[in-house]
Amino acid sequence: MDSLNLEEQLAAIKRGVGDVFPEEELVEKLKRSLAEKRPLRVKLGVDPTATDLHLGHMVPLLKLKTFQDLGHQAVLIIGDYTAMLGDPSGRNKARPQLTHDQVMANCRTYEEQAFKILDRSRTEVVFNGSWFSKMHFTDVIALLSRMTLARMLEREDFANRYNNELPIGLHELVYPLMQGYDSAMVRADVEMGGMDQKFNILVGRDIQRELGQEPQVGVCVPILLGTDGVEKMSKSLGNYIAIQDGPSEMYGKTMSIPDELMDMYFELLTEVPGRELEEIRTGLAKGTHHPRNVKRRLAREIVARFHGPEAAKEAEEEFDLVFIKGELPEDMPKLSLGSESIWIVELLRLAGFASSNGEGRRLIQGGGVRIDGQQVADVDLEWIPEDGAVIQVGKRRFIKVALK
RNA sequence: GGAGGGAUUCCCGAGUUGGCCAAAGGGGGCAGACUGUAAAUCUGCUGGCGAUGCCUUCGGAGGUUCGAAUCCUCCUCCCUCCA
Repeated sequence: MDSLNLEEQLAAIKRGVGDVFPEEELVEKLKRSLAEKRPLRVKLGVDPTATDLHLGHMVPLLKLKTFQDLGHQAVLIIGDYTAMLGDPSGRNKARPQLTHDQVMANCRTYEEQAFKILDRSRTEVVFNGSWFSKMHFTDVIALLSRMTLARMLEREDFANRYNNELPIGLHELVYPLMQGYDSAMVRADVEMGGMDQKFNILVGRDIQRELGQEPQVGVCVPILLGTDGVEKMSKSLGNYIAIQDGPSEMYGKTMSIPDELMDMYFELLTEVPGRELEEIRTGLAKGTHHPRNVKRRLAREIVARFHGPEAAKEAEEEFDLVFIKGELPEDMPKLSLGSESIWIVELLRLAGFASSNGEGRRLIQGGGVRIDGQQVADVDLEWIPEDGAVIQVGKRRFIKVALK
């Protein structure tokens, strides 16, 4: 794996990358690394602010994995202290502050999901609390004195907030310094991050320089857009594909992304070689590739990455069955009922398809409810449960009735 | 510390001469048609309740009134300007 030459390494690193700065320094570092047979220390800092990760979180991790596969040393920094502040990058308001306990509680699931991608045995994991918790206020002042307000206000997010008269918490100004300090503490050669991390990574270079270290090189990956194709992928917007989604769910969500997003997803989330991607692009442009089939390939690649090839194949078969052939899925959740009649709206609630009677009513009135393929028109329907009957809501929600 | 502005339903945002307000409009979401579970487009729905009515909602607590998102008092939070 470490036998790759400079050009091959560079190509692998730059695939799907948004920005490398400065690139000449990366080349220098790689050359030296090859000559001295000394792996580069590649840092990625993550703040365990959430418990369930999605594909957007995976993009930098996948790039870190690339470095790892090239024989470099992955350094994963768990930002137990930085998470308490919340990274202001790209934000139009301050993040909620978490307590250290909350952060530590998130850590376990975070790592678990991150190591679906990274090779745990070859990853150095460090908590930044291991140095921040020991700092004195005098140390903090020394750190703060390395930054000026003017520089902070060069940042678009802060500048916007400032100009729009939105609040900027002082603690938020500290964040980039902490992240930069992390780089110095682990003597990073390279720091990975999303495009929104550019400023923070540059601060890291400054701090390293001031502490007499060679500055790190920044490698920024693009921000993954969510399934709506407009906003960045995020849990709060609901446009995400979770790492913990099952194969069918993950496959289906991928199929539902806008076509324009396919290229980005292929590049950032799969290992399909660049040459092949080029062929897919021209095929789509010329109309020789059907977009749907290209997307199926994409969905397969993604599911295979997190659940294995076998699961990907099964997910595809089920998808084809349900949505292309219009048949019922093989595995449906079961709902056990007694044999006495039940009000249809009540049934929808029991099945979890509606959270209130009102919502159930609306689904029926909107024509979205079917029993064994028959549209339900009557809101007051009293239905006598039949064993094996299939209740369907919309195109993708099914449940099978089982009599007690 | 002083002066002023504001808090509305998932979000943004109307509504403040008290009733016609479960509250305009937009966004988002859900469902239907069309399709490739894509996009675009069109249509309907979008507080709760087995429900021609009842209940809860317009930052919080009280009050005025037959009746308050709208008026009064106090409180909380946020923003701006001056220091």
